[in-house]
Amino acid sequence: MKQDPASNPAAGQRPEGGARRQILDAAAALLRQGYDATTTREIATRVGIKAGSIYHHFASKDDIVGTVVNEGVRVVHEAVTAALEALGPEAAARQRLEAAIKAHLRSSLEHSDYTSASIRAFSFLPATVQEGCRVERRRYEEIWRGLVAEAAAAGLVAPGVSQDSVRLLLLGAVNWAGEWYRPERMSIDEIARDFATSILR
Amino acid sequence: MKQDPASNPAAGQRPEGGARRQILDAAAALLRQGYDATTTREIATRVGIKAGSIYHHFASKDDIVGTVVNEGVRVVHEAVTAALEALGPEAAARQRLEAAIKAHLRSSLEHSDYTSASIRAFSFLPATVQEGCRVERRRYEEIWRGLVAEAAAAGLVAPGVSQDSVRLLLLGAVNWAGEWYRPERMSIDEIARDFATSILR
DNA sequence: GTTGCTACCTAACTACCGTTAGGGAGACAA
DNA sequence: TTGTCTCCCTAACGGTAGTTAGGTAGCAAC
Repeated sequence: MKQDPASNPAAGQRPEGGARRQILDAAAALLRQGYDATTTREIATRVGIKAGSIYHHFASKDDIVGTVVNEGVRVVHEAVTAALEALGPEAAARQRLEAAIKAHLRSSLEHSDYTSASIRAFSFLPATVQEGCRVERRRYEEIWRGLVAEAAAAGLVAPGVSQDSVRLLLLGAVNWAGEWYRPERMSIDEIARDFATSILR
Repeated sequence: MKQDPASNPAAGQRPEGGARRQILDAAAALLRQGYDATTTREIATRVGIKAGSIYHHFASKDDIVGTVVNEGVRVVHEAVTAALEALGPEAAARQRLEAAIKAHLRSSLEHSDYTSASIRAFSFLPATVQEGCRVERRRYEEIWRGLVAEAAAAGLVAPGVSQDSVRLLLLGAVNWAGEWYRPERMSIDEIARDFATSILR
């Protein structure tokens, strides 16, 4: 039986765009509230199927979670890369860093449950899942290493401060933003501008 | 029966300093890995008692967790306050901010499982537990509000940048430090100096 | 019209969670 | 000796987790 929508009013209608995608979407939204809050039964409910049916699309919960987290990194990576390319190759280091901050914040705070889940939940994930996205995360980190190096070369970094410190200061601040950000208090553009201005001189 | 230590070799010996304190210590250590990783049974095992016995000392798991989180904030609050008082009242804003960063980092990364648990796990806690320590957290936040205001008054903050942005940038960076800090890579003193130098001019 | 595939459901399994009722051993007081 | 208090244990309760075996409806191919 293909399931009568009317018999499942709470869950809404059938999966329209791939059940696999719907499962990932639901998992990403749940994962923002933690790994254990992300139950297979709640994912299934939100998609409009039963818990057991998930295993037709994924091998395990950790398979889903790993996919979500990896996609979260990929999304923010692409957002930052696109923002930098939009600036053109002759943009100043100052503008490039601010654009990267803005793109990162937008991805994590506005656009993508995948990215915010990836940032918030990562360190509480099972070690096996963490291992599965170390590569992607390392790759993304390289962008920031490059941006800070550019800024340092342009003399925008305080003298005597290591580039590692600057990168970790900046990434820590933007990754923590999910803990306090409220759209009505300060816009993402303002935050990005203030953060960049504070760190560069 | 007062429990024969030899019959429980894995758990080690009896609670020496108050069972209540031992329960809180175990819970704090576990809470660093998340709220759901903090099971009453694992707490009991580490203390060397059985799960049911916990309820002789605490009303519920959330009672324990709430106590741990509150104590975590209290510990870092006292550490920062003590560091500032040790500097004396005539210290420059620059030194005061760096000392506060150092004390916060030491508390969270070296001294106190309570503080690191409080920082890492807070946003994944049940709402009722969160409510129970909003006051203490707000009180601690005030210290940083004051330090940033001092720095701004001394002209150490970049022009055009709101004090809120500076505080959130800084607190985000130090709170996120638990995610990457490895004692062999960079000392806490170095981190504190670099963070303060980066943000102040 | 049989076969086979996809997508889903039902109904369970084991494991573990927070919590509780009730009991027992030791210490101390009367 | 008796009673009471503290601290802990045993044994379970109900609930929920991830997962799985087996079944079924629809559909397309041959």
